[in-house]
Amino acid sequence: MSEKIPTIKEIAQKLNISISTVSRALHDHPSIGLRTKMQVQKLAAEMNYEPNQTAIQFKQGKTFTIGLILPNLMEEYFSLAINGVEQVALENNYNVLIGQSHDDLEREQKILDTMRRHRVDGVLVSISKQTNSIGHFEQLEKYNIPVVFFDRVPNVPHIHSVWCSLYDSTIDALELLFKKGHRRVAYIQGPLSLNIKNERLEGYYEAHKHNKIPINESLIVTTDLSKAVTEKVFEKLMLLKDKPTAILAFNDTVALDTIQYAKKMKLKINKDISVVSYANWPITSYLDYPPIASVEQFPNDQGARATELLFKLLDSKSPEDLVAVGNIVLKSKLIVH
Amino acid sequence: MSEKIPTIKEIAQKLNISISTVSRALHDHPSIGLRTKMQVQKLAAEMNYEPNQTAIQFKQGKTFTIGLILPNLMEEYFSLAINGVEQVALENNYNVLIGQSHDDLEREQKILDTMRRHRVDGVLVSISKQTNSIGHFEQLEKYNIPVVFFDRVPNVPHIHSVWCSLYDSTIDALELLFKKGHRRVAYIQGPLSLNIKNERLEGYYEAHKHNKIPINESLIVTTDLSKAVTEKVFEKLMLLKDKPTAILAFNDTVALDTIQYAKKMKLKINKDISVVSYANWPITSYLDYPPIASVEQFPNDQGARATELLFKLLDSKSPEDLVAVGNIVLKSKLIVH
DNA sequence: CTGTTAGCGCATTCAA
DNA sequence: TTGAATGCGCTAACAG
Repeated sequence: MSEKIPTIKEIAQKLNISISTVSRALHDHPSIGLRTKMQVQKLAAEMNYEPNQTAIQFKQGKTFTIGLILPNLMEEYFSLAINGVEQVALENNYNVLIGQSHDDLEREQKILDTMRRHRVDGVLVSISKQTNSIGHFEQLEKYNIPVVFFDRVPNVPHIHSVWCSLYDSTIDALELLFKKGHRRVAYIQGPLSLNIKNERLEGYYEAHKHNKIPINESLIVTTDLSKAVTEKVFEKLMLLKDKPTAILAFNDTVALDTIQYAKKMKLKINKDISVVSYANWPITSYLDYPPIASVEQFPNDQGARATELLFKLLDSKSPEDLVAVGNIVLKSKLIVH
Repeated sequence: MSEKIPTIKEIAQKLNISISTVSRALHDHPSIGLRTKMQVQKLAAEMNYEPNQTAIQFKQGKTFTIGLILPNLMEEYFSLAINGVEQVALENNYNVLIGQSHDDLEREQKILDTMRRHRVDGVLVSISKQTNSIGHFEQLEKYNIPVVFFDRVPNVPHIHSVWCSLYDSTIDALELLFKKGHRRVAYIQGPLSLNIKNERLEGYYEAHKHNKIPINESLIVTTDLSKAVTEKVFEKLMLLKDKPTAILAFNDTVALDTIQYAKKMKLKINKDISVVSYANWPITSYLDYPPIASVEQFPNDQGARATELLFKLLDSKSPEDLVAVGNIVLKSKLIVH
């Protein structure tokens, strides 16, 4: 049933030539006679010859595979990012090994181990919520495996990264709310990982300052992104004497949980409370009351750019020019629904 | 900066023993003296020795990698399936290579080619909408690469498959609607791929028959799952003289598009029109008017079972016992919201 | 233009 | 209990 897989050796034997000639002919090496080349290529096609990748990987010390580590695939956001990565990888004839950290540091490390053992040529990663040190990634560089961080980027020097700036869009979002008359805008922020730049908060402050609206620190609360905690902090917000009329939500997960809970509390969305958010998930278009605006972070682009950067790193032999291409910052955009 | 990666050869040299002894010691081979074994393992640990997977892959003719081909990752349904696959793969120390067909046959074939060249040990696949022949998969078996179909399974003999039966749940869904008084239930079916069993339709017929409710063929319409077509066929349904009071939607995508459009047409959901569906996406819990019920197909389980089946195939040397384990059918469950 | 040879890291067979 | 030798399939340096 299962046929024997042909090798260049057999091609060589059938043609009574040497295996190196076959190898070169198949690679269109200039120093091979046209006649021989044709012969070899014809026979190879007939025999359904296909080079044994594992042999090539072994010989070249390259696997033509990149590892992609994401917090999870359930969030539409990361699924979109994968598309960008896959696209660029495919163009370069690379495969993509995917692993989900599920926002668990230990798991992130384990995935990284598997990938290292698999000798992936490079790694793309959007770090987990728990990741508070990047030692495990730095170790990879020792093995000559470059790492590019994207989207969720640790806030440390000397790394390669691609991320999307949120500062301007955050200001846009708040301006939008202020223009609609809101004066008390709460910010439900995500987990305070020391490793990620906090542009949302910076934008939040700046917008208030610029519009001369005083900051009320009790309007800034924190969730771990779980539904339960989001509901709890939202409830606390609404019990304030000066309760907010609008919410800036860390992302669409938080926004959806907030809106759902607000409805349960019989609040009128867009009347008692308005919500703006980050991520701009396509799925929110199906909601009756989606966030009135959401910051688009172009995950597809981020994935693609990050992958391109990784390939640049793989191509360049000299470590010097690597520093130059290090960091790419994309612009986000406020989408009003 | 980048350290040299140690090999068994170097361990052997430092210890003045042969590489085969080292190899055996690292594998806990019984014929190695305890003393030697300890020495070797100690030094290996100190040197941070790690076997070169690419060499092992080459030597063993195995890559310890399985390929997973899905229509797309955007559907929560498939993301969930991945979790099951990843879980089982990790337990077996296998890696997962993921590819999205984007419901495009050509792309499905291309991905398969890449995976074959990469010499994956086995393939898991949920076929694309367009896939009307499985020649490209059968070809894989020639290379001794087993294929397990799951969820979207072609309706042909002699394959290995894991899928979720929808017949009973479809009947449950219709019984639910009938019990609520509906007598004209439309069925918006998906693309009529000849390759997938049509249990939804069979259940639709049977439920009507059992309840002695006549079938009106004009209530059975077809969408290609695109929003535009779904809207078109729904509109046509609602223009019927005997228009339906309920919809059985092919899946949650169709259900959401239908509900959204119905609202645009000023129809009252759950009054003018009720919807039941398949897939039971978690995200629908955020909707104000989700389908009143949805058939849960346990994608996570399906992925896990399919992967287990694949490993069984990989383990078994004799082709005979492969036939026995061939097909697994799971039960679906109607979840009422 | 083509052939010979070595070697990538490892598991394994054969010999001691 | 250990060592020597072989080969997996391919590329590339070297030799003609």
